[in-house]
Amino acid sequence: MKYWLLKSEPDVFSLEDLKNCPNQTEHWDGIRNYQARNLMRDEMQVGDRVFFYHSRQAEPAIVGTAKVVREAYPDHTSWDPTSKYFDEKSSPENPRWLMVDVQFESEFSRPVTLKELRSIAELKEMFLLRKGMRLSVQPVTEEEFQLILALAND
DNA sequence: GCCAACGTTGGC
DNA sequence: GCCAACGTTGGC
Repeated sequence: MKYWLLKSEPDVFSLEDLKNCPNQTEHWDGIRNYQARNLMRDEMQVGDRVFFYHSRQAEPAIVGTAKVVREAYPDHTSWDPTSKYFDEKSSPENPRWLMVDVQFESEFSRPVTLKELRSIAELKEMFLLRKGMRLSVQPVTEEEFQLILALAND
């Protein structure tokens, strides 16, 4: 099993929104970065666990967990001209972008903020904390995942 | 809202 | 195939 961190702007799509989806499941559309796409395509598997991260808010934070419930498949918003994620080079015959389905798993009793993560020596190497790291789909090690889960459940 | 850091595009 | 210009991300 692998572990991941998915970023989302809560104004656009929050953990609460995921929780309120039918079956508490939604497709993770709109990924338009090759590295992120390749991680979804090549590495993500059903059953993998995911941190749900809220970016671009006053206190960016991990707010809960989800799990992967469907492996990568074509992102239909990429050939929808009305979508803000439209890409004219993508089509149903030749899809350029992919998405996975994720299902709500848990909401932390408190958000674990970026600031707090930075203060923890064991997380120094965490992808999220590296300078200039903007990937919206990131691998997380099992150690990091368990450590942060424990923090959240204090 | 600013802007540094990064990824992509396209002219050459 | 280089790299300047441009667009986007995301912390602050």
